[in-house]
Amino acid sequence: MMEIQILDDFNLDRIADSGQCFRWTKDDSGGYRIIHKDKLLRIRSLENGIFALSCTEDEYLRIWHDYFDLEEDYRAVRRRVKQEEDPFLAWACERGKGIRILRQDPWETLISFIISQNRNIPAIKRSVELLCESAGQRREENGCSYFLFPGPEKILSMSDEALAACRLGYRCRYVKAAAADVAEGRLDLERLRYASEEETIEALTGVCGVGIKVASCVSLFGLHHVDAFPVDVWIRRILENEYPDGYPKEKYKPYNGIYQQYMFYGYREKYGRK
DNA sequence: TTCCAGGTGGACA
DNA sequence: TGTCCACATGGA
Repeated sequence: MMEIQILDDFNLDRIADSGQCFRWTKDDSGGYRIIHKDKLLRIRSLENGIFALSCTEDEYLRIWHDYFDLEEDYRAVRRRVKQEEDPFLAWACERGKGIRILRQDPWETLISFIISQNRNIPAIKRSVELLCESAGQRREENGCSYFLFPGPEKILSMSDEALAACRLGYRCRYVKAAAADVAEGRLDLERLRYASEEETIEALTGVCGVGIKVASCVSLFGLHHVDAFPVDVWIRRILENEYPDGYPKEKYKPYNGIYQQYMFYGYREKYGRK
């Protein structure tokens, strides 16, 4: 166990509820259990921006500091939005204050967002967890077991029945297609970290079952291209209702993805799920 | 029970 | 190029 103080925006509940991560589980203490690559972290908010983490300082510095994107100044990103110029976005920033764009594993993000299409968030979490339990490596920690996210070869080796049992529905063949493209080298996710947005979207939409929306989510949440701007049903509503004359994307470069996340969270909080 | 969900591929005009 | 529809499942 260690404690750290985080002075910038950082709200666990809001990140967990922001629709970018599907393997955060709330525990009895009000904290979260997070699985990222081959690590499990328990994290809990104390007071005055202090957080308790179940890892060593070394692991925190090597893994979690980066995962939580703690080098980025999210307050400064929020402050670029002026209430008088864009009252809706200013409202959304305030509402979603504390959200950060996690630096998640691109492969896991790709499969998770393929699974996400045309489903609500609880159903996505359920399928992702079933997939991990079915095909992921089992780990033990303090008598508590958890499963890693399965790699492309492992998913490729799963039977159709086993995949279907993860309740993927018609997305089974998309998940297999993505696994094949990565395993056989047609899609190099690591290379895309440094690719242009145009090239990234083109490469990702080359996978059967990946359209512009899923590709944008992978770009934003898996490759950390923070200007990527996924448009789902919620963002479409926002653009129609709040920006009938057009959304000023140019103005908000290079942080469109972060603002998109504030808007998604705020609108969904206000008009969606109870 | 009904509607809808962090959509996409494919058919058709 | 644009529009329409099926798709599989479960949460609310």
